[in-house]
Amino acid sequence: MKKNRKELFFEETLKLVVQKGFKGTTLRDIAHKLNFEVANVYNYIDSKESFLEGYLFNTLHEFCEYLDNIMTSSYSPVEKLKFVISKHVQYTIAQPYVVALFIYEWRNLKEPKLKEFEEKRENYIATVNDIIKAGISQGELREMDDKFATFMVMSSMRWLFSLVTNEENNINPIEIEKQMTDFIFKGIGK
Amino acid sequence: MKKNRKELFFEETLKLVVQKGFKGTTLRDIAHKLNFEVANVYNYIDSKESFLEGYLFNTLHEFCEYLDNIMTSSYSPVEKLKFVISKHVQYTIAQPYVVALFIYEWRNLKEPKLKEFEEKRENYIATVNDIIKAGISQGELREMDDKFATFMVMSSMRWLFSLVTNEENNINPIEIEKQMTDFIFKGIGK
DNA sequence: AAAATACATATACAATTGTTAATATTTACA
DNA sequence: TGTAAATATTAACAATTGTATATGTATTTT
Repeated sequence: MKKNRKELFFEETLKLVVQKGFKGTTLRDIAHKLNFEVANVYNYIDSKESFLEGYLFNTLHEFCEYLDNIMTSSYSPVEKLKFVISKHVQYTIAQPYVVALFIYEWRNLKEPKLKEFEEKRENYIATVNDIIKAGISQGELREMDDKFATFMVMSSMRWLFSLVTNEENNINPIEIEKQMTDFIFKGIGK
Repeated sequence: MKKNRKELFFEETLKLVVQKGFKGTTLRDIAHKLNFEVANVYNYIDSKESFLEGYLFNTLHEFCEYLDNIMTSSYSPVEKLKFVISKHVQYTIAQPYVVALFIYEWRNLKEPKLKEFEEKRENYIATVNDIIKAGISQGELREMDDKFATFMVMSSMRWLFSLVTNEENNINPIEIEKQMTDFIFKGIGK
């Protein structure tokens, strides 16, 4: 499969932006990395902002759609939660730089896109909260504050990208998913 | 206790930088928020960079010193880990915006400060890893990959600041610490 | 009251930023 | 081969950036 210039542009730019931050990456940085002149950047993107929007909303939509499918299934709360965790882990391992962008750079969106992003993400978390609340009330999860539990579950999964971007080691997605699930459900205690 | 202009400057600037990002906050933004002209900013700080350095290294040093004291104590691994968690929770609740700066903006440090920061932080994590490794080998913690366990424990604690900055509710530090400890040691399962 | 400190302003500058316009060259395909 | 599409260049722009200088006015301390 030949990798054309456009794919290369997006890959390299994504890495650069993750490394130096959105505001910290200039179009000239990007041009330099790809060995061409500044103006050429506009053969690939309409604006710096649109580059960010593209990745952020694609990712968000993919997660939301997947969660929708989980919610309209007949699985139990714990089973649903395991699907959510699986999705996060698998997506993060497949696209760690996109996730890094998602975590670190969403604040650079401009209105009204910023608000749209925040609302959709808030909606996603609220739905995960619904799963956890159901899990507690049905006795599948231990008694605890459901909002805090949701917050902790999301927090746990958020940083996984840095394990993938930093680690030279081979990553086994199946094993990472197992470890992640074990941690969230059983913790590290005995 | 009267709050002088300098304290006010640092408080407001910190909030602004956390909200808009370090690169996204201009000196003119800061001046505008404090109702004075740009040049006046230099009555409080030597440079934009030094503002960041100050907070970041103060925080890092405080955590490192505390961890040193834990390490030279005779507590068991699990007890040590509980002190680490307690420190993170208490500091985060007391200074959520400083923690947010710590998490989000360290990349804006310039060399050689950037490298110094990364090394010290890496060192901190390595020491926490030592605690967890000891905990596992002494049978206080369940059998698992110690590096991944460390990664997960740190990840869990990292985002707590956003709970404090976003929540209008009253935060009970004692209760949050209990919930955090329970999550890390027992997870959310039954 | 005088002196020192804290807090403010106006003005300027060189560098860097994202973006645009006009145009040239290479590559792929009918 | 010829034509369209992809990829490149050079040059310029208006705006914004962090920072510097020189100076003025309150406020506090002596």
